[in-house]
Parts: sequence; structure tokens; C-alpha cells
Amino acid sequence: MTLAQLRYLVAIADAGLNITLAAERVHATQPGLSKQLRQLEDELGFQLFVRKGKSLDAVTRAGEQVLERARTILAEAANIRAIAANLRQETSGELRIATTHTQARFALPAAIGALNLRYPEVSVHLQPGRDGEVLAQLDEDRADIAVISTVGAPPATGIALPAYRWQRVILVPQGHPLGASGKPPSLEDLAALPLVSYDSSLRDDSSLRRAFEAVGLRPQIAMTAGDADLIKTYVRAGLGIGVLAEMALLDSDTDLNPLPADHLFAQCTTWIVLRRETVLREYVLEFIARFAPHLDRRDVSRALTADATPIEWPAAPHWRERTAG
Amino acid sequence: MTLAQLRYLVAIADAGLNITLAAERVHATQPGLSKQLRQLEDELGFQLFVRKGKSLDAVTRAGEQVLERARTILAEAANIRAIAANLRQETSGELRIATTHTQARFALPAAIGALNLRYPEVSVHLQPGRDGEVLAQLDEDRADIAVISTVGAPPATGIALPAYRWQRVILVPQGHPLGASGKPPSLEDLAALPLVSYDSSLRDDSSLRRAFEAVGLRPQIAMTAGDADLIKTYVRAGLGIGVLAEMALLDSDTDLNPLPADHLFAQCTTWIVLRRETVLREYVLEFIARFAPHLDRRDVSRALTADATPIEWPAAPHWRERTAG
DNA sequence: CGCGTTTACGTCGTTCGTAACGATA
DNA sequence: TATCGTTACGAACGACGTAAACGCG
Repeated sequence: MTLAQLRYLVAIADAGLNITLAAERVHATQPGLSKQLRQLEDELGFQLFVRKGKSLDAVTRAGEQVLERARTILAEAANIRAIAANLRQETSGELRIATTHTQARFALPAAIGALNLRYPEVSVHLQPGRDGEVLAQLDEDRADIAVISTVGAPPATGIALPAYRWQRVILVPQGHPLGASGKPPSLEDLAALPLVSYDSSLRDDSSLRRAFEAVGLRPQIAMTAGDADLIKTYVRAGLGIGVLAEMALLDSDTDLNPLPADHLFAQCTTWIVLRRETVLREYVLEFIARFAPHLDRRDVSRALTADATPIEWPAAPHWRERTAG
Repeated sequence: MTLAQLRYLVAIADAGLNITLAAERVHATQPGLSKQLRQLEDELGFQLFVRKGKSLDAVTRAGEQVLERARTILAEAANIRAIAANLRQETSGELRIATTHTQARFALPAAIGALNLRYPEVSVHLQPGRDGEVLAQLDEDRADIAVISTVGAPPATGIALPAYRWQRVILVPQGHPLGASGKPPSLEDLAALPLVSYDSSLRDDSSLRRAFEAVGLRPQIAMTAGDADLIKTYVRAGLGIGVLAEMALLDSDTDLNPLPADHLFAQCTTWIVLRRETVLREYVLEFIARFAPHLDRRDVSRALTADATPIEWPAAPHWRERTAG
């Protein structure tokens, strides 16, 4: 059993049992992986994969067990390398951030910009996805950190650090009667109008739906879109009034009128989620410090090793205040 | 970085930074380890050990970090091999039990005998030690399981499975007045007499001492010994009356008179302690099943992976009942 | 002077890539 | 027939052991 064999093993599993594809990903040849896999199976004395003809068809039950162990071995090996790289003060590397579109488009640019200034040799990869996918990417070691929002409690998987809190806003075209009245809209007002919001608001457990249902109303969702830019586009087109994250407001959106919705919807929290027992590169800590300045570097390190006390909120930085600072 | 390098690394650390000794233990040559260690340090880019002249003097701070990770890597590699060995139904191997003398001498023989009958190719190593040492041995991967007793809660480190419960007994020579009265002795009776008990009863936190202190008495400990056989010897010699574990009573002790002490001292529990995240060989499960028959094999496996619900007591098997069965 | 580490060197095993072959849809 | 996995072979690397030199107490 060698580290290379284990690396090949998980590469094959992650490539959907396609050895050729796995070989490309690990920068090796297909016969090499094939042979190493066979040798590993010979040494262990059982099949890791079920063969159908020559192809791999499935992972055996025992293979799953081995895969799980192999993953933690490789993760710890990566940790050792990270310790070394930090000690050597290496400034190059990569940062894979799994996140949703809203975060990537509106919340992250400032922090990523600052990171790039301080560590120009670090290449950042934004990996968009829905909430579930984002956490899965982190879990499967396909991302280094995840940035994700919830309405209430932190996500269950991984270690969640609170980054910031935000509210939703109502977005109407300039001159729309809802904005003209001068007083903030009520849920009844909104229920009477066609809404444009995120795709996720179609889900039964979406916080938007639940806010309406809590008072016995049913929102009329005219259309949904994957990102805020699209929502704004359709609000402009008059398809309906928008409900979206306040971060999505830009100074250039002068033709749109944002109305507060703090009193209608629960506050949201954006979290930085990390894998347990992971050694972070210096520049990742730097990124976290930029993105969530209230998090002490030592808090982050401590949260990673032990299941320590949850991080407490600071004097609640609000989004607008943060960007102003 | 290779698995061999990591293995050498922890071997050197465990050998007290003596490379030659470490080389013997891993069945390799000293120059081999020396070179591999250097190569690992070169690859990582920093010193794992502090050199004093040519010798290794200490582990560096970063070295400690790496060592910890290396240990879990090796443990997981061992787990993979254990999965394989179990699947192949291998019947040979070793079982290293870290435990105290009382357990080794009186409680374990039956289970070890049964294990040897079923798995004659398994070599059992009993590794005696005091309570703290026993758990340390388990923690440092120098034992596969630990068997240890406490008065109240289970030991904090590792996963503790309750094995059985027992009481202490008072042991006096035949014809001693304490046994002649016919009624069980009181703490006052005992406090007036010289006692012979385990070395551990000298500790301030010993349960023997605390039982007396709880009622404002101070026991008069005439002498202590490391094991029950010695205690019995000195009770026979008339040095005092014995206080020891009921398991230590043998049918052949006809010249000694055991008096119940259930009403004087708190009940003790003997635990089987395992390391977290460890794959046990089949024969270890077999041993556990023999030693603590009320533990379901699946309970054991489940307890190892997750921090699951603690095992509950069955219809409280008492020591005497168990040996009778 | 002995113990322990490093350096030097030769051998052996192993891995890896290239190329050809085979099976499967 | 195209795709994917296996077999075969040769070259290169690397690990290991033996033997000798070096430092230190």
C-alpha cells in the first residue's frame, strides 16, 4: 500500500470509475493506474471495485470502507504539506471557494481583491452551486472553503464561522406605486403583486414562502431566476417586483427603487464553512480575515481542531456598514 | 512523502529519538531511516527534529504537528489492512491488552482462554500498568484495547464499554474476631485495624480513602502492595486485614475469610476502552464478546465510528453470577 | 574507545511511460 | 469502429543494505 495507490484509488472513484479520466486528472497514464489498482487489490486480498467485463461497474462494500479511510489519509497528507508550505512562507497556491452566485457576485469580490493584492500568486477558483451542492463540494474535498447563507442555524456539516448578516430588500421600478406611498410595504401588499425572486424560493422550505405562510398568505411568484442580475433585469422589464439580497444592490441601479424588508423577512446569516481537521494555508486565513474581519485568526484555527465553543457575534456588523468601512 | 517515511518518522519519535533503536523496531537499517528522514525534511522544507551535533535532540514545534498527522495516517493505513484481514477471514494476528494486574490475573484469563481456543494463531500480549499508564499505552497505539476499572464515570479518553461491575471485600485470616462476630463490619471497625490494600489506595483521590473520609474517619493503611496475591500473603502473615477486589478471591483461599463490603464502598466498574476510529480485527470482537457477553457486536462497531449513545447496562450481571454461568 | 550518525557505493526492486493487444457497446 | 482497459517491455529512478568515515561523550 502506497500513498500513490490510495491517490489513484480515490481519483478513480471520483472520476466515476473511469480510469482513463482519472489518469488525466492525476497527470499519469491509464495503464499505470490500472496496474497500481490491481496491485493494491492483490495486496489487500479483495476487490475494491466490481468488474463488469473489463470495466469498473461499482464500488464494493469493502471498497467504500477503504475509500473513506484513503480519503482521510490523503487529507492528512495534504495537511502535512500545508503545514510545510505555511512554514516556508510559500505565497503561491490555490483557493477553491464553493459558494452561491449571490456571494460570488456581490459579497466576495472585495475580499478576493484584497487577497489577490497580498498574495498575487494564489489562484482563486469560484465554484458556484446550490446550497446542497456547495456543502457537498466541500465535503468531497473539491473545495477548500464554502461560503453559504442560512436563515437560522448554521449548516450541519463542517465547521461554520459566521461571516456577516443581511436582509432582503424589495425592488421595484422607479415610480412604482409601492414605492410612492412612502411607507414600507406589508406582506399583504406583496402577496397581491407578482414577485420575481431566486429559484430557491420555489422550494417548499424556502424562507420566503414560509414568511408568507406564517401569516396565512400565499405569494404569487411570477418568475424565478438563478441570480440577482437576472432578477433585476426582469424587474426592469415590469414582470413583477423583486425580492432579493440587499448585497445585490449596486450604486448603478438608479432606475430601481429598493424598499426595506427587514420587518417582513427573517435576517439571514452568511457562513464560512470549513472541513474539520484541516490545516489552512496562510492565505486562506488572510482571506477569511478580510471577508469576516471580526473573526480572530486564532479563533479560526481553534475552531478547526477541536469542536470548540461556537464563535460569538461581534457588535453585529451590518452589510452597509461593512462596505462603508 | 511516502508511508514508509512517515512510519520511520514516528518510529524515531517513539524510540526516543534514537534512530538505531527505531531502525531495529521497524526491521530496517539505521542509514536507511537516517536518509529517509532527511529526504522527508528536504521535501517539507524544514527540520522535524532539532539536531545537537549529529544526534537528534528534540522534536520541533512543526515536527509535533506533522507527527500527529503521521500517526493518524498510519492508523488509518492499519485500519485498511484490518478491513482486508477481516474480509479474508485471517485467523492470525496479535492482541495487545493494556490493563492492570487485577484484571490480568483474575478477570481476563477466562476470556483469553476462550479466545485462544477459537483463534489459536492469535498471540495475546498483556501489558500491565497503572491506570494512567494503561490509557496512555492505548492512546499511543502501543495497545489494541485497554481494560480498566473506575468507581464512577468511565475514563475520559477513548471509547469506554462497560464490561462488568464488582465490589471490594474485606479479607481476614480464619478465626479473626472481625469475622467471628457474624455481622458485617462497619467503617469504624475497619478504621481501628491496620489495613493491607493496593498501592493505589495511598493516593489522595483513592476511593478507599474517600469512603472513610466521607464519614470523618482516617484509615490506617499498614502496608500496600501492587497485586492481590501479595496482599493475601501479608494478610496471612497477620500484618493486617485486607481490602481488595472480590475477583481476587480464589477457591483455594480456604485459610482466609472474606467479609462483604458492599455496604461500605462504592461499586466499581470495569471498562473495555478502545481508540476512536479504529477497525477491530474479528478476533478482538470475539474477545470482547467473551469478556463482556452483554455487549452486542454491532454495539461495539457502532460505538467506534460515531460518538454514539453510551452503552446501557444489561440486567446487571454480577461477578459471581458471571463466573458461575 | 564505544556509540550513534552520516557518507559512499552497488544492487535490486519497482514504477512509469510507450506501444501493442483485447474486449465491449 | 470507437472507447476503455489489459498486457508487454524497456528505461530510469529510488530504496535498501553493506562498508567505511566522522563526532561526541
